[in-house]
Amino acid sequence: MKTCAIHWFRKGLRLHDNPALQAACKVADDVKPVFILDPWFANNANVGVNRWRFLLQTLQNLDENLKKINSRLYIIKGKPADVFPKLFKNWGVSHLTFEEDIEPYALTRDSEIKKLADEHNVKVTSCVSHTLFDPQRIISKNGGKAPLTYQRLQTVLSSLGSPPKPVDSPSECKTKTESDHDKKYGVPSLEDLGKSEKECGPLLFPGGETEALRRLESMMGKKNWVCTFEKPKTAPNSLEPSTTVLSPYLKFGCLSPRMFYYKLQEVYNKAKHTSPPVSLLGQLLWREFYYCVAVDTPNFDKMEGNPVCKQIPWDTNESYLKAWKEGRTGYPFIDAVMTQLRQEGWIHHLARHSVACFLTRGDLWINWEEGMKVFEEYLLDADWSLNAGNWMWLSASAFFHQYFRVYSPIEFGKKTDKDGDNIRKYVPQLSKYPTAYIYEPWKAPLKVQEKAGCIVGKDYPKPIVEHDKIRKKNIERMAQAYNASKTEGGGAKRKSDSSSSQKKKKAKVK
DNA sequence: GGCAGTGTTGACGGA
DNA sequence: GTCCGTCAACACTGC
Repeated sequence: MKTCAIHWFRKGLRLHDNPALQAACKVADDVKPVFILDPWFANNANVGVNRWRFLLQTLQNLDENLKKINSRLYIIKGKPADVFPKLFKNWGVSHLTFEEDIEPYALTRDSEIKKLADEHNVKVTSCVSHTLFDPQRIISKNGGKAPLTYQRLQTVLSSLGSPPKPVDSPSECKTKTESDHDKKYGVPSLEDLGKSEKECGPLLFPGGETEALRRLESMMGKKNWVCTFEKPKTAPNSLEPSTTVLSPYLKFGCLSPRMFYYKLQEVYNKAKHTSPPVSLLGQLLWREFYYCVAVDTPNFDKMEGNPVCKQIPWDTNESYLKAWKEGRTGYPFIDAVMTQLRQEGWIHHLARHSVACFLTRGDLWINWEEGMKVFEEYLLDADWSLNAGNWMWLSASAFFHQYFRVYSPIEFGKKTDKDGDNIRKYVPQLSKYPTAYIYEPWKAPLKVQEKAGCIVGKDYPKPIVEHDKIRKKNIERMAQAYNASKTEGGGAKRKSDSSSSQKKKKAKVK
């Protein structure tokens, strides 16, 4: 009897290390690789045009790679809950496979689909392949709760041994296609989704598994660079990226984290190398860290009702938020980073630190959730767990608590870009400014401003806040918020850690 | 159980 | 130019 299996692509947009796809290929003699595209999503999701382009390129590449193993990708328009019952019936489906996804909306969606599959006598197989380990396994090994520090995660991981080895790409994936496949199931263009190529920035990081593997090989080829890599020492504002830029590929699953892990081990095995948390492996473990906390924490992407998140009385200030988002704060370093983000969809990790600190506890005192939403829209690598987790880190709302360490929007960038070349590129109004004033154009004498062809207050904004003053004020506000969370018992605080810390702080309050 | 030490990536002012 | 103390946190580990 012939069997038909659907492999449902969501993330995990690759053939290599895709255990769920492999399972489908093994069990069925007609495998339908499906990606469901909800047209509603194109207009309503918080996804910028650069990330749409990345996704469509990735799907195009996936289809091409599937062709090489006698298969095709089926793009189906609709909502999963509407689409699947029809597919189950029309194709006579007996098996459904997919990669597990821990994001809350995905968990809800998947449990609904599992129920539908059950009703249609379709057997469901799901596999963990988006992270090195199954986050639930780490959590149970840690006594049923997620590790809340990196160190703790490392301790738990050391008891788990190496992550599973990546599985091979299927050598064949038999799919019975129809002659009008392209018309019915082809990958849409940006224009089909109501977007335009013209809105996109320069194509610096094309989507797709093929490009992901090429990029991985090229990075791993720089053996000395890999072995000496220390994240804090890489430059946030170099004109060429100082890190791997593999994050967009990991986000969509064009690249398997386990593939990355084992390629890294091959390089490490032959030489002395740096270690987590600063090494390249360390970066992969940070990803694992945030996935674990995210899956174990209710309301992880919100301040309220989030047990790991400090409750801080942020201000609402639409005009500050808009100025930050659009790169009009009057601080050239901040504005350059935000412009690069909007135009290109990728900025260095430390650049993210700088602008996140500026928006929240450093200068503008705006809730980290607002910044998270802006990153979610523009970043090619926008990843729910990592995005929320890093915003809490930077705003000293969770994981990191030394709120008196405030990034300077003037001094920080100078360390790695003395001449302000990055500013000259992304804030071209300032390109003719003398180096002495490039980070603080408002300090330039009027004559210098005129000569550079850019008057501050007219052609480029004055600083929206005075950093030196606001920084001190905000540190005080943070101290107050921290104090309040102690005396109130932290509101949504975890039960387990309230007893010991409670006593100490009572003594300290007065 | 209590206490001391420690942790991915700051800035500033004075010696 | 470099080094060092200040600003004054929390969660977890190890003794």
